[in-house]
Amino acid sequence: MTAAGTRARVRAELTREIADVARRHLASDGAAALSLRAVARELGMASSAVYRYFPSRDDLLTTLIVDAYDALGAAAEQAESAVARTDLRARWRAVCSATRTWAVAHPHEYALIYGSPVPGYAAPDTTTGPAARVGEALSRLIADGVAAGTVDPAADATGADTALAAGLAVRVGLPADDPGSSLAARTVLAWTTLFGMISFELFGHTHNVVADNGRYFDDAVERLATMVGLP
Amino acid sequence: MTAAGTRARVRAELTREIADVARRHLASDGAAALSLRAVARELGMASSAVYRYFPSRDDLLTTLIVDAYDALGAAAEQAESAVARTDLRARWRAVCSATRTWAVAHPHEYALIYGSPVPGYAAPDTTTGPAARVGEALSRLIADGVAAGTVDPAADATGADTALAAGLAVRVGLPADDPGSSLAARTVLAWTTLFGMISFELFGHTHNVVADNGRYFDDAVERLATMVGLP
DNA sequence: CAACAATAGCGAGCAGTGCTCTTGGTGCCC
DNA sequence: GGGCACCAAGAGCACTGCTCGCTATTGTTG
Repeated sequence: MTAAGTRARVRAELTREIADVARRHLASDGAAALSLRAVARELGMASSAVYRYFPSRDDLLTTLIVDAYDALGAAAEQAESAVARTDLRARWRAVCSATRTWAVAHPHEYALIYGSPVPGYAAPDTTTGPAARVGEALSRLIADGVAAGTVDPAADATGADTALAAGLAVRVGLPADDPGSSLAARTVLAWTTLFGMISFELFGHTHNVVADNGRYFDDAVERLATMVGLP
Repeated sequence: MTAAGTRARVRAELTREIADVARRHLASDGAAALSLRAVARELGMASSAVYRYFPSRDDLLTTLIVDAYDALGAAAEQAESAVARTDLRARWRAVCSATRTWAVAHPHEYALIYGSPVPGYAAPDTTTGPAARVGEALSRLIADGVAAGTVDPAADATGADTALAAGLAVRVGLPADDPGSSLAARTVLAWTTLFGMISFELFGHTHNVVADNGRYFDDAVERLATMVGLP
């Protein structure tokens, strides 16, 4: 007997293969056009056989969603790790730019995770972790700034942090003791704006509004960095 | 003969009726679940008969898209007109809040216009006008501030406006003569953030992040107002 | 090593979709 | 009133997700 069971191994292999083909279809045609039968056809198997591996089309999509979140998170983290850890603004830029670059390169995967959610679809817990990676990268870098004393956690004290989820600040390493703080809220807002810009660009809302999306984006990223208090 | 032809009148009537039923289906089940056949069934007609009024499902959706943009725009404009014209910040708040309120009340319609676009779908020109209404309301109010001398068009001169579409500033009434200006770019950014926040809220991305979406939103709206230079 | 049972794959089939085409009727305009 | 444009209907095509019963393989265990 091969360790962990031979059967389980080939099963995992085929599961991965199905997901790979599905991801290719998603990338070229979009989530709405992703057909289980088409995937099965390409793999040379009956459509009913696929259901041994994914109970439903939604389950297949969930896998692709998790993969997309992970790919995006990895791209952002890798870009960030390539710049000096002490240069906060450079890290900020790296994360933001890498996010946009990944999104532009994978528009359908991006739309899958940041576009309209599927009607009857509730994101399972497996997606929440990967989904948080970019936001956490952003928070971490600001937390580093606070620790180093270059980011003032008491600036712009509107008390907006109290509107955030309990324990969020602690979870991402931001100071949570000052009830007047707005640092976490400003971070969340910057994170929101980051994806808002990318969504608007990819979904066509900047048509006839922004001519040079890259330059507009870079300018905004600097502005956001300033808003969260980066030196 | 009744003016404009009796036939044309009942045709227009039935066209509107189909759209109404479709809008109800959209509102309750989402765009993905909108079925031409189901609409036809509810109207007691054969599915093929609907094609006399809408050449395809996409055309029906386009109508709903235009209607949604118009409904949102009307809601924003009406809210704005209810406050004093000279109180720019109040007008800003009114437009932003009304936009969010409408979106929360019509999540599926909102998702239709600000979610992931349909794969093979290109927005026809008829949508661009209605789509611009909220953005134009925002710009108009800032332009009023510039005209009144309460908004400084030369603040934060990063020159970001040059990345925008040619003629945009003129189109929305913002000053366009200063090449160093970033006023239009900041306005576009605020507009982007507004919809980014609403999308994140409606699409579930603020789960475990923001506890009180309304308060968080209101705080952000003030911050955006300040960013665009409103007194 | 052989019998067993778990499992993979298949094909037919159901209910639904968008869309087309033909066929027959009905209301409108000259 | 006659002719004609328009309109509704129904059948049908190609596709979808998903289920079910069957067969055959194949890893595992007595």
